[in-house]
Amino acid sequence: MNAASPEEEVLIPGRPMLVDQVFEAILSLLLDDKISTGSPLSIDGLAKRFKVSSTPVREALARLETTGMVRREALRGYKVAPEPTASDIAALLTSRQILEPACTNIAAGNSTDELVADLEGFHRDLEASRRGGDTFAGYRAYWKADENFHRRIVEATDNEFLLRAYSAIEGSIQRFRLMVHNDMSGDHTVQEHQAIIDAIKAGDPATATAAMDKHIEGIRSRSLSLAKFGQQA
Amino acid sequence: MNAASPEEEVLIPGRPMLVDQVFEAILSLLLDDKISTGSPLSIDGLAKRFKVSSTPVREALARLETTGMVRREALRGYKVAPEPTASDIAALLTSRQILEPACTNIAAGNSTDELVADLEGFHRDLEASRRGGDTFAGYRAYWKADENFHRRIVEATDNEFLLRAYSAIEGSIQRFRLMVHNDMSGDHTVQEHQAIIDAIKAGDPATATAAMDKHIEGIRSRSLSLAKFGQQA
DNA sequence: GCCCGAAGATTCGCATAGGATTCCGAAATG
DNA sequence: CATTTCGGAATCCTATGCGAATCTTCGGGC
Repeated sequence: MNAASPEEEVLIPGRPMLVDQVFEAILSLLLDDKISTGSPLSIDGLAKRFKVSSTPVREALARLETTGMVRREALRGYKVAPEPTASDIAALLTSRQILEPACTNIAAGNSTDELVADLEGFHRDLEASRRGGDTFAGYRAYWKADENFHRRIVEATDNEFLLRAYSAIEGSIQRFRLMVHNDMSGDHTVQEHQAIIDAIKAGDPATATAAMDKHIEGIRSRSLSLAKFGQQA
Repeated sequence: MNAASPEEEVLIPGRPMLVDQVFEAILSLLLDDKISTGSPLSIDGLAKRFKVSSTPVREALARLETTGMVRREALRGYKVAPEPTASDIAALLTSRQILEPACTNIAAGNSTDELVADLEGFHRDLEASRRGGDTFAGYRAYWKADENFHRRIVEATDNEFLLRAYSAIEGSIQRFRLMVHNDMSGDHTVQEHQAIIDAIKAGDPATATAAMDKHIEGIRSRSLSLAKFGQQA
C-alpha cells in the first residue's frame, strides 16, 4: 500500500497533545477578548472548562506567561495581563519601530514571488474584512489579516532570532489591537500596507523600510489620537 | 512595629516555589555547558536528579522552550538545542545589531548616575575576571559580567517590550558565548564596553549607539574569524 | 459604626499512579 | 546476510489525591 521510503511513513510530526490544544484554547480566549483584562485565570476553572486535568493547563499557562499575556503570582495563580496604559502603548510602538522596519529591510532583500503572493493574499483578506461590516467576525478577520501580514514579513527575514524576538511581543501587539479597536473605516492601513508590498515587490529595501516605518508611525498617531486609555502610570 | 499602610505589609512577593528553583537549576546546567548540545533532557531523569516529581520539571521545561535553549518534540521529549551553525551565529548577530544599538540609543537618553554606576561595576567585574586566569570559574565570571552589562543597557530603556524581545534571544546569546569561547586575552571587549560607558555617561545617544554597533560588529568579525563551526547547513 | 480576628471554603503546588507511545534489541523470515 | 517483526523496557502524557497557603465570611471587641 504505502510504498516509498521508510522515513516518509512518519507523517504525524506533532499530534495534538492535550497541552497544545489547551494552549491554543486559552490563547483564543485571550485574543478574542473573551476574558477581561486583569481577571483571574483559575487553573482548576480552566481545567473544568476544557474537561481536562490541571496538569496540561499548568503547562500551557507556563508557556503563555512568557508571552506577557498572562502573569503569574506565586501561590496566587495566574491573571490576564492588566489593561495597558498609554505609556505601554507608546513603549510597544517604540519596540515595533525598532524591529519591524529593520525586518522589512531584510525581507525586501530576500524578496521572492512567494513572499509577494502571500502578502498580497493577506492584503486582500484585509480589504475583504473591511467590507464585511462591523460584526465581531469581521473584526477578527481584520486583525488576523493584519497579524498575518506583519508576521509574514518577519518570517521572510529567514532569521530565527528576529522571529523569536518578534514573537515575544506579538501577543501584546494583538491584545492592543483589541483595545485600540482601530475603526476599519479609515483605510490608512490598506494604503500603508500597499506601499510596503510595492517596495518589497520592487526589491527596494530602502523604500520598504521607510514604508514600514511610516506605517508604524501612522499606527502611533492614530492610536494616541484616540486616547481612550487612562493616562500613563 | 511595622506601621505604615496595610498594603505595604505584603513583603514576600515571590517565595521560591519548587518550579522556580528547578527552572534555575536546569538553566544553570545549560549555561554552564554541563549538558552537550543535542542530548536529550529526560523529564524523569531531571526529576530524580533534583529529587522532585515530574510536575515542576515539566513546567520549567515549558518555560525554557520559549527561550530557544531547549526544544520539544511531542511524545519524544525535550532536547538541548542543537549546535549552532555559522549561519546561526550570523543571524543572531544580525538580530543583536538591530536591537542593541537602538536600545543603547534610548538608554543613553535615559542616562542616570545609577545606570552608569551599574555599568562601571559590571565593567570592573569583566576586567577582574580577565585577570583571574583560565579557570572555568573565571570564564563563568567573564560571561556573567558581559551578560549583565548588555542586559542592563536594555533594562535602562525602561521598555518592557524591548526587554521581552531581548530576553527572547538572550539565552541563545549566552549559549553562543560558550561556543565562541572568546579568548579573554584580547581585550577588545573591555575597550569597546568602555567606549559605550563613556558615551552613556556623557548622555550622548548618537555616540553610544555607534559604539554599541561597533562592538557587535567586533564580536561578529572575531567570531567568524575563529570559524570553528561547521559551515552553514 | 468600624476594625480586627478566626473558621470554613477555595485554590495552588507538588507527588504519585496508570495508560499510551516510542525506542531498542532479539528472533524469525526471505 | 539483509530485512522485517515482535516483545520488553523506558519515557512521555494525563488524571487524581493531598498538604499548604490564600481568600472569604462571619462574629466579637473597642
